[in-house]
Formats: sequence, C-alpha cells, structure tokens
Amino acid sequence: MTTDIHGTVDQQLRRSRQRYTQGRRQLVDLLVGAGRPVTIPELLDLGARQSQSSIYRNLAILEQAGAVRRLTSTDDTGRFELAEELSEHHHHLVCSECGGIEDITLPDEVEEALHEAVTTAQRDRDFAVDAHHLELVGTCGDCG
Amino acid sequence: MTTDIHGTVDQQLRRSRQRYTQGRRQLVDLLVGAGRPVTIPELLDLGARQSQSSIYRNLAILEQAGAVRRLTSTDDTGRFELAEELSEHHHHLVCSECGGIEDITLPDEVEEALHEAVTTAQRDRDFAVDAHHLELVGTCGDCG
DNA sequence: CTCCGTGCAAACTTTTTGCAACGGG
DNA sequence: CCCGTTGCAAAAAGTTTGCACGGAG
Repeated sequence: MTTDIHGTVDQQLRRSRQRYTQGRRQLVDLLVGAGRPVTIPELLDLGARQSQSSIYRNLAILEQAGAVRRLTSTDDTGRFELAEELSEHHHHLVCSECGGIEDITLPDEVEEALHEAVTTAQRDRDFAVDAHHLELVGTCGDCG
Repeated sequence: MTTDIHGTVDQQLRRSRQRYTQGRRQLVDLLVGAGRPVTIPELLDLGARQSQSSIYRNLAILEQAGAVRRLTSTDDTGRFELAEELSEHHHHLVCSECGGIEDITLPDEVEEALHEAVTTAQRDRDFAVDAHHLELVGTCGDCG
C-alpha cells in the first residue's frame, strides 16, 4: 500500500490543534493528483470547491502543520506542493519562460554526494540545514 | 585582477539596446557590495539614490540583459543578485524563519556529480537545462 | 449551544504603469 | 534638440483580513 496520506495529514493537523476539514482534505487530494507544484488559480481550475480566500487560509494552515510547502517560481504567483514527509524526496525542473515546475528525482549516488556536501557546509557556518532542494532551471517542452 | 564587472554589464546592456546609466551602475555596485541576494527595501537602505519604481525598472532591465537574477525566498518580497556570469557559481542557504539568504559554494567533486546528474536528467525529459542551483533550507544564526 | 470554518468584500503589500519633467548624447 | 530615464502618483496583481453566517461537534 502507499503511505496513508490523509491519516498523516490528520495527525499533523491535530498536533497543530487544527481540524482536517472537507476543504483541507480536498486540497490535499488535488495536490496529490497534480504531482507537481500548482498555483491557486490552477487549484480552482482543478475543481476546488471553496473560495480563493479559503484556499489561501487552508493552505497556510496545512503549511504550518507541515503538510504543504509553498514555493515561488519565475512568475510571481505562489505554488504549493505536498511536503516531503508526504511525498518522495524530489527536486524541480523550473521553466524560466512560463514559470512552470515539474518534479524530478535524482540517482541515489548524487543524493549521497549532496547529503555529504550539506553536512560539510553547515560545519563551516552558523546555519542549521533542515533540507536541501535542487532547482534545474531551463526551458520546458511547451516553451522550447 | 578581478573581472571587469562594469565592462561586462555595459556589453550586456548594449546587446539589449539599453544604456548603462548612473542608476543602473549604482545598483550593480550595491549588488556587488552586498554579496548576497537583497530586497528592494534593502537596496534603498543601502543608499540607492533613485525611486523605488526606478529600482524595479532598472533591475528588470538588468535582468533581461542577463546581468541580474531575481529570486524569491520564504518571505514574499523579491530578492536580487548578480547573475552568475558576473559572479562565482554558488548556491544558497535559505533561512525558513526570516527569509534571509546567504551565498555558499560547494566542493568541486559535488559540482561534478551535480553536473553529471543534470546531464542525465535532461536526457530523459523534454526539458533543456540551462543552470542548476541548490537551496539549503534551514535556520540562520540570527534566528537559531 | 458553542466554535470553528467559510464566503464575500474590503484592506494591504508588492510590483507595474501613465504621465510630465529632466538630462545626457 | 530628442529620446530614453526618472519621480510621483495611480493602478494592478496577489494575498490577507474583518465580519457575519452556517455547520460540525
């Protein structure tokens, strides 16, 4: 079976003293279905049955609870994806033309090299690294 | 000698049929001096002698010419840095508390592994990668 | 019955644009 | 002179908030 996403989100929300409402559940479903970071307009297009302001509020709550991550791309509208705790560790292909983002995973050996580099990096700095994330910037198929 | 940044920017702007005005030169100087991505308010604090709207316009022109890169962090105000063509290839430590960003460079062997991974990644996808950029997300010294 | 969550509309923040004045080439 | 650049103020885009209603526990 795949990990029980809704169960995990429910726990995360409880920890934040928040409820797993219909609206929040639906946003999680939409994010799972998208498989890439999406914008608020995209969520509405995908059939989110709630007002724009509720989407913002619910995503903010989900983000605080650790279920969702907010990104920005080259265009300037926020994009949202499931937190890594709920999805696979991955990175992003970012199109500098349209701002679109696709997910990508890297070979294990590269991840290992990265992890090692991260460990070394924080030894030299007064900075506690929680996560790493690689952006490959270029032009997507649609824009190319 | 260090590379002649102003000469290079001048050429880049000419290629875009734009002039290297006082204001643009000053922005480049401020970015060089900062040594990390800065926001518009920070540029004003650092003594930019031009209106906010001119800063936006000039940074947009410099970005189009390839001299400046625009980023966003966890807070939601744009941040600007010199393009890699004018600076050393580097990556970023991003503070999830305050949104601040610091520059960091990686060991050559990691860069090589990354470069190889990038090459492989784009072979499998309809996506032309121009550049890569690693974000190490965590908590900076001030916030920790 | 009590709260929390929601939609709507208004407020706010950041960024972009219109317009008239300025200034370097 | 002339055209690009600037500052100011207004507009636009994205996001957040106030408020009153409605629904879940």
